[in-house]
Amino acid sequence: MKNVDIQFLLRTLKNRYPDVKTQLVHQTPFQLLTATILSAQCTDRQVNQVTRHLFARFPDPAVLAAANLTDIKKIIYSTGFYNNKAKNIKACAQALLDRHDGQVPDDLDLLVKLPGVGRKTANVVRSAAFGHPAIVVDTHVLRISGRLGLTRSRDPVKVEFDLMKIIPKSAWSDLSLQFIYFGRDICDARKPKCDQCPLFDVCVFPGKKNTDTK
DNA sequence: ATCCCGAGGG
DNA sequence: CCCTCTGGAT
Repeated sequence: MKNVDIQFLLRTLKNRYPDVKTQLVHQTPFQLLTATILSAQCTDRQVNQVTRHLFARFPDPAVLAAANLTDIKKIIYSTGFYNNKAKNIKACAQALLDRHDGQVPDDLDLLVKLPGVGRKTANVVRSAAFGHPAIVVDTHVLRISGRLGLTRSRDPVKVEFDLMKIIPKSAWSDLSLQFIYFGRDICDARKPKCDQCPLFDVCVFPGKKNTDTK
C-alpha cells in the first residue's frame, strides 16, 4: 500500500510495548475462547471480573453446555449483550462437544463455524491459545491500519489480508496487540494524541493534528 | 456523549 | 450494506 517504513513501525511499537499478551484471564483454550466471546464491546477488566465466577462454576465445555441459561445470563450480565452472549457461549460449548470432542480446534474455518465466534475471536484464539501467527482485526487495528496508510480498505477481512502481505509473519500476533494498546492510549478514535505519537512522522492520516510551527 | 480486543441477522 | 444487541467507565 503506502510506503510506511514497516521496520520502523515494528521497532517503534516493540519498543513501546515490549511483551504483549492477552489480558483475558484463562487456564484453557476453551476459557480463552469463552472470555473472548464475552469481550465484545467490553473491557478486559470487566470480562475477567465475570469469568472469575463463570469458570469457577462452569470450567469446561461439558459443564457450561449443561448450565442453565438464566444462570449464565446473571453471571455475565455486566459484560453487556448478555442475552446473545449467554446463548452463544452455551451453544458454543455444546458445539465443541458435538463436533470436536470437547476440544477447541485451532483451524480458522472450524473456529468461525462455532456459535458466537467471528473472525476476530477466532484469530485471538489461534494466536493466544495455540501460538499460531494471526492478524487480529478489531476496531483498533482497523482504524490504525487506515490512518497509517497500511490499507485502503474498511473491510476487516481485506485489511487482514493487506496486513499479512506487508507484515512479516513472525510479527503478526504481537502487532495486533500492540496496535490495540497503541489505539487505547495514543491513537484513539475521537481525539488521537498526535502530539505524543511516536509514529507521527510516518502517519498519513489526513486528520492528524499538526504540531509543526510552520 | 462516546467508547470498550463483535457477531448475527435482514 | 445496514441494524440490533447492552452494561460500565470516562
